[in-house]
Amino acid sequence: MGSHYRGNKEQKRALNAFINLTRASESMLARQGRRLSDAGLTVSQWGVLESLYHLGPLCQKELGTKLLKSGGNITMVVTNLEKRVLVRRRRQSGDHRFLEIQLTARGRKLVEKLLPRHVDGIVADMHALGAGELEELRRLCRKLGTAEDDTGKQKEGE
Amino acid sequence: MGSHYRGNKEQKRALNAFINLTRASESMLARQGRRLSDAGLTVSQWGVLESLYHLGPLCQKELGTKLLKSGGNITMVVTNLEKRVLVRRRRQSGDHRFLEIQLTARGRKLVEKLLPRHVDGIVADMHALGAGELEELRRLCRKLGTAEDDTGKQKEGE
DNA sequence: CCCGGATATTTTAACATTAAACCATTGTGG
DNA sequence: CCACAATGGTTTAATGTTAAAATATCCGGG
Repeated sequence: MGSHYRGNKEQKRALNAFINLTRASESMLARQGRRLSDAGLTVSQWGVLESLYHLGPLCQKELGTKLLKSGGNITMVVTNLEKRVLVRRRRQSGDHRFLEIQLTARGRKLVEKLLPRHVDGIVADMHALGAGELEELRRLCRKLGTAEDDTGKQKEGE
Repeated sequence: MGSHYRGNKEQKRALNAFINLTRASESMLARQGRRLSDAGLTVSQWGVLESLYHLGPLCQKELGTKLLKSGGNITMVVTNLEKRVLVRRRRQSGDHRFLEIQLTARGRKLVEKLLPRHVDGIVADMHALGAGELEELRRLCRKLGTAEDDTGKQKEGE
């Protein structure tokens, strides 16, 4: 009857690490969202604004790559930002397929206002870990992320 | 003095750790989603099914607490599972406010079919890390997760 | 020049997600 | 008993999210 799947030790280690990784990340993300909602922004919207602020104008394809989101999703988020006049879409003069997304003055102003408190919030959230632990966490997560990353699905059978 | 967020070493450490934590987690989640989609399930649906399988029938409130999701969300996910006859809603005889959500025979069968490959997938994804690294990752993530709210909801395996 | 393939964006359908308003039931204090 | 808060669930409005189909543009032969 309830013969549950019983793993060996290696499996348990992987599962426990996975569960705690997921929970930590979701917990962080939720806190970030709570802070941003005070400014009427979503996490996705902030991601776009911050990318444009740090990297300059980008096309939607580039934003999608940067934020690991689908094209259709970027269309949606940018549209919502455009409604609030925080970004602007401009057809590129050269290749007419691209749209250049750029911050408006208002968008730039908002980023500059929010960025310090955004950073402070993250620092506070990570405060439970010391300097060495932060670097170790980063190292481990990088190893995971770069293992065979990509949204592209290549060979599964290895 | 104003924007000191730019050059501070401690801030950079926290931000980098945060970014890599987020990316690793999202990358894992995406892979999990890709595997589940072969079975026509979403990650959320799988979360509900797995909880019910391991813990027995639960009310929606409990599912929400377990999965860190809002009540309205659970209503939606359970409704979609109910459409496919993988779970069943039953009014509790005692307190008529509660709905008891339970796996159907079909739901149980599906979980038992998918669980081994689900576990194997996660083990494979975490394979870039060795045993000691997995335990270190878990320790660091736990420290983060239990930093503040969260109301200690950890379960541990087995 | 015309065709077909590649690339960027949009649209659509389906599901996820939350907060807030709302409904139903239960339990309590007066 | 009755008003009313507390609790569980649903609904609604808004946003995200993806995959897949549809559009639009560019580019490289023939």
